Amino acid sequence: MPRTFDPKAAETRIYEGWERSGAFAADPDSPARPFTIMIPPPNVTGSLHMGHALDNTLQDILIRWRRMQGRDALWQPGTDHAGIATQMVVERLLAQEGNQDRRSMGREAFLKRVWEWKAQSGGTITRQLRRLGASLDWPRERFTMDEGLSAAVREVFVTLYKEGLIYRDKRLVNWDPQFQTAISDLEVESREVKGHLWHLRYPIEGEPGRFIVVATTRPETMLGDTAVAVHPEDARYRDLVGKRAVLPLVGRAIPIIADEYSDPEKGTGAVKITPAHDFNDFAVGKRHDLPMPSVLDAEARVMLDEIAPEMRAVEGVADPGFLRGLAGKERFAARKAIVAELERLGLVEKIEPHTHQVPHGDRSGVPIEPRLTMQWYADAKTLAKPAIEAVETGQTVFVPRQWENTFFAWMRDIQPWCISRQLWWGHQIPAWYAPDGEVFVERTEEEAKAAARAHFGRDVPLRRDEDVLDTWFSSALWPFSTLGWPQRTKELARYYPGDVLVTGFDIIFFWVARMMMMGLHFMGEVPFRTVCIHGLVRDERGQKMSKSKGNVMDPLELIDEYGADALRFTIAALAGPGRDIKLGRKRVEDHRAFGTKLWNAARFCQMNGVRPDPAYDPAKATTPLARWILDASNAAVAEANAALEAFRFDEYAGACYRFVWNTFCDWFVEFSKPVLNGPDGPEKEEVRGAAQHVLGVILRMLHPVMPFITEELWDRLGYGPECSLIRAEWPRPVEVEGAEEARRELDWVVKLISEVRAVRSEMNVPPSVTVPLLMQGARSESLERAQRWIEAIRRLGRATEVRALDGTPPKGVAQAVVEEATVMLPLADVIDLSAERVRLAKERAKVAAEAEKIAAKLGNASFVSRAPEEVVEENRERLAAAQAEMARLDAALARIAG
RNA sequence: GGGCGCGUAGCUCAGCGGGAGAGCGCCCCCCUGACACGGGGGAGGUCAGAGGUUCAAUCCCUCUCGCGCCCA
Repeated sequence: MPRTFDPKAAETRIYEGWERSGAFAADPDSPARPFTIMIPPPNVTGSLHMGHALDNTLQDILIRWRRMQGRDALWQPGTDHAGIATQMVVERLLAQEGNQDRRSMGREAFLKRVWEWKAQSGGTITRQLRRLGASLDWPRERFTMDEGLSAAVREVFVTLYKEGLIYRDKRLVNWDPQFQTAISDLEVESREVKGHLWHLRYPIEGEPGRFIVVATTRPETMLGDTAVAVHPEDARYRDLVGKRAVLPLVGRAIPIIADEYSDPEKGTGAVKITPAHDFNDFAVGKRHDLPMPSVLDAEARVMLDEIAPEMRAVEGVADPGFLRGLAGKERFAARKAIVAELERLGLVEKIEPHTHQVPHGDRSGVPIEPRLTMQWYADAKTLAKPAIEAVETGQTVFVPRQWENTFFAWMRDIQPWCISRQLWWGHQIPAWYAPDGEVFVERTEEEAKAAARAHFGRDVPLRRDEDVLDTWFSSALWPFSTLGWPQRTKELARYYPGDVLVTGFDIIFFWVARMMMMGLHFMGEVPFRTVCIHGLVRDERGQKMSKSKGNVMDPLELIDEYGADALRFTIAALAGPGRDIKLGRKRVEDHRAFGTKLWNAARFCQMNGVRPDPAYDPAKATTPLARWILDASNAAVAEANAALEAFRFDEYAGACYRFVWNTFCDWFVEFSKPVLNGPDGPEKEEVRGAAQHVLGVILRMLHPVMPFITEELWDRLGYGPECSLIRAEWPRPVEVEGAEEARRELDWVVKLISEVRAVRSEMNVPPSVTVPLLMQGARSESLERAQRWIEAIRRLGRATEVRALDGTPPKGVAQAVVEEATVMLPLADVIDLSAERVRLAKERAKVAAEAEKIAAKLGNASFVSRAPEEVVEENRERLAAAQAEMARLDAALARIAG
């Protein structure tokens, strides 16, 4: 075996071996209990980033662990069609190729082109997930635009429509002028923008020279103003309420109304109302029954159609000629022109710098334009109720628990969900319109025709709604649409509801909440029992990774450099509950060392004739060393199980790390050396037996987090056929006789060696100097132990022998206290006695401080009377031990007193 | 403004009512026949601050300060 594991040489071969053998496959016919995880489907346009690496590493750990425990594990793979993102990618491609754009090529040709793109480039992320080692059941891969999933979408849409839970409505939507589509509230992010507050004078009708001054951040929308609002209590404007103002530039008279929306503290206290271009104004408009003309088109350019009839010339206030010149002007250019014209007319009172929050499209990055359009909505309020209840009653539990608050906060205040998008790539809405506007929502065009015939008594030409559905609409069905719903497949019966959903907190609203709503509505049951929420991956300084900051780390590059196992182990080790992960290259490099450590421990075993032996029976172990390591491996597996059950990936990684490195390598391997190098016989056989057994446990225990290196070792060492570890049985505790006694013995040996090492090191004794260990005051049990472990003590403690000291100690000894005994190292020639005195005095001071603390506690009457008896007793014992140690240290000091 | 979370060794973090922990970094020693991606040893902390509850508080409660995130 080489000195280090070579991930490059092994990973692809092993992954392909697993995949080829069907090791990832769920088996719906198996008698085993299922365990289901639905992958959060990545965008088909996506490529693997650190967030994916985190999310999928955690899922893979869980799925591999449960699979080894014998569960029928399904990890459902797939991608979503990412409406806007994909359409954007393909449009950009068309532009690069110098092809005609989407509109001129037409819907059908464009969609054909998208599918071609998908066939060519859509598989990127699924290939990359393989590099990570993700054991997804690939033959079951689904895509939200697949025929089956599309049928599910149609079924859901039609059903909800007929139940009155989907409807059309004309209201303000978040309109993305770049993509020219509506988007949902969640796809809007507010960004701080430095702008201005313009104070504009609106002349009062019939009172020349009198104005009401409104303050606005968006002067260009004034063309659509239909009122000026003031607060009902605002004395400054009381006499103006009920009068009318002349809308500058347009010339239309608009009412001055009283509405509490107007904040007397803000701006001038008077606010212009543009119902078709602002959400708050829209509400005011509704309350006061105001007209709602739109003055910007789909591209956010000035549009005069809806105000044209009311444009009139007013001397010094409005000039229709100017307005006509604005038509078609982009919104920000229009703003400039309008402000300039108002200034020319002397209608700008002042301009203040003003910083405010402006909604932006999260994908396009341009300011959102609220726009009054007819869209499809889902009645989220109604759908949310059962979902809220399911979490309240614990049918679905969030880990960590506090995320439930986030979920509740959103769900209890949920708004109608705008589900239509003015895109081509996506599920086209199954709604057909008759010439008179009557709508027929059906699963197919034939059914729509039939419905229309039934309605009109004759055939009428139908036009299908051109819009598609929000991508999240189909993602919301993922937990059951991927299993074949609406067909009653055996997969559906078996794998729904899923066990765990693993995802980031940023996706609770977008996806978790919507899956809950749809799952409960259509399946009558929650889609998953546990939602495991993890944090974000940040750079090593805690900054969010972003292209513009240039601090993104590419998981594939890290895998190339350090191996997938190193990356995975790092992620797991750092994945504290719900906490963000600060990741740097160094972290990955450090954890690679752990893999190398394991590799070399295995190499040591192999070099020393340790071979897998299925016939080995741990219950028959007789030597303390074998019993001790078997017992410790039981404990390690128990820790791993407890950690994984609690989704504590960090603790799982920690348990593995400590057992492999600090127990198996640091001590077991070292203790085994004298035996393995010694004569053949039952003792050697037993050590070999225990070693092969425990190494087998280690490989299995570590496999979920480090699948490649463990599989490689499993195969090389002959624990099973190639690529069989993935399906090996998860370790179960073994019966170990005399474990308690073995633990006491080994703990003692470890302590003795550690003390001796510490003394030598602190006294700067060179390793070449070996001395006898003289035990003073040792019980015979200790002396016997020392003899049993003499080889290890010689080796690890640089000792020549261990013997009892009767009579007076030699001059010039270094001393250490190990329980009841004082260990003396005759080092007169080597050590500086005054340094040794300082060392011992320091040691004594430490123990004395400890003793003092405990004594104070025990001296407190109320402690003794009120604390639980076992706590008091424990403290008494600790005090006694500390005092005894102090006495021995005092004696040691006295012995070498100047 | 409302809500959530976080301030523990130089750094990253665990612990969350009864003895302050890990990894990395740092200092010293060592290429000892698994491993220098290694081995051995060591230094380093009024557990953000102030009150309170308790026999006992890093841990529970209140407030203050600092940092982050989400929602408006």
